[in-house]
Amino acid sequence: MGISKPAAERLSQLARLLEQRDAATSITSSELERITGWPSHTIRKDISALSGATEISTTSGYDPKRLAAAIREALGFTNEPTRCCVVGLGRIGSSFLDYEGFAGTTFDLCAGFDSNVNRIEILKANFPLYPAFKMKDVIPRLGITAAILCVPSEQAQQTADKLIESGIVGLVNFTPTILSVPQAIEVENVSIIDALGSLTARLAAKKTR
Amino acid sequence: MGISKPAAERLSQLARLLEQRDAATSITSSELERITGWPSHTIRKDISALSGATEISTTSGYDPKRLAAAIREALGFTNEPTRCCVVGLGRIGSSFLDYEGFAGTTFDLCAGFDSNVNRIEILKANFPLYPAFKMKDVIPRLGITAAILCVPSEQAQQTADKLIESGIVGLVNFTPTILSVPQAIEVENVSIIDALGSLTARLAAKKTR
DNA sequence: AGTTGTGAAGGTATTCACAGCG
DNA sequence: CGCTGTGAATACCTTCACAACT
Repeated sequence: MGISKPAAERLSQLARLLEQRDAATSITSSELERITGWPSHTIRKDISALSGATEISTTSGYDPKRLAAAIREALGFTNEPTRCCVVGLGRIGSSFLDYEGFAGTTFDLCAGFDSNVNRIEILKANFPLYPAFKMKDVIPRLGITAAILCVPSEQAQQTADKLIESGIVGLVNFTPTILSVPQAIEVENVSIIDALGSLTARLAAKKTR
Repeated sequence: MGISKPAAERLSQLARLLEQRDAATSITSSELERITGWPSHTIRKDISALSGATEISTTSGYDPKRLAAAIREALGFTNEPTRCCVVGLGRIGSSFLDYEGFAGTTFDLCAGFDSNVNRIEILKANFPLYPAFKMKDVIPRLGITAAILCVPSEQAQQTADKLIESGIVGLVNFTPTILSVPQAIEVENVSIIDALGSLTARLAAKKTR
């Protein structure tokens, strides 16, 4: 039995939360409810779906470390790391160059691209930066399968097309452009406007309740 | 009857997409299916839930402009604009200072905060930037209700607490920290790791299908 | 023809309620 | 007892199939 999409999202956040905690003291589902706002039975149900894990719960709650590990495994985070690149090194794109959040994940940010050669020379990173025209070379050679798209809105679609030609199968889209891609490709849109939108929608819904 | 959360997310993206199109030529639900990947009947069902709008469809599809307007209205985007601030003006935070994407939305980014006074003086924006200790003053005075949180991870929770004390009811959280907030407050997490996570989860699910 | 719009059916996710365990 | 774990019930969302309209 698989894990449902909403459950996977909750579990992923849960794992992050657990790793931020003191590993020694166990935590109950009701405490997690207080912290996350999700009902405790939903949390327990989500966790019960990971049923391969041993020793994650005691009589007084869950062991944060073991639970986090079990979640990571169930979500496939222990497999071969996914190699990623960031495309477009403007303000948003370049902010990933020194982002520490990738540590301990199975995502390996290992290349950056920008059409402006100047930028590439100025910026520093722990991995190589390339001019945009080298995408078709570099992406297959490094086995990169996912891209973080941070180019200006006008170039979003054409850049996505090139990335897909180069072998990218997953796109995290930071531009406001809605991308049109083949069936086999997956896109995850990250938009501040959408985030604010669903935020205010939920706040509005809360009022009428 | 209200609009479901998943439907609201689709509609919000749909509105963005429609506004990027030629306003003169109408578009059918099947074309939208090709572009977005969502089944045409889901799109039609979503649209039918907005049933207050007039003249949004003809015999050969929808009028992009009218449909976008109807969606915006149904999602509550025509009401009083929501005033927002950005907190933490590092790489990510400062990238919002000149972000054009707010134009035409009901979100009004009207203040920035940072604990580093130097940064405030160096950075330029179309709205005022304040030192962090002025939050309690400025936020109520400008009627700001939502905040975009871009501070370093270690300061996320304490900054969120201060924002809530100052009257913020909605938080878009760009830090990897899971925030603990009162019932009345809404948080929307925006995390590159979560985005990559659900992306790869979907790609993995696709393979086994 | 080709399109939207929608009641009804089907499938998923959440909630409940309680069994089972330490 | 308080906690987790889970079958059963409920609520929700999506899909289907077809009516209605141009």
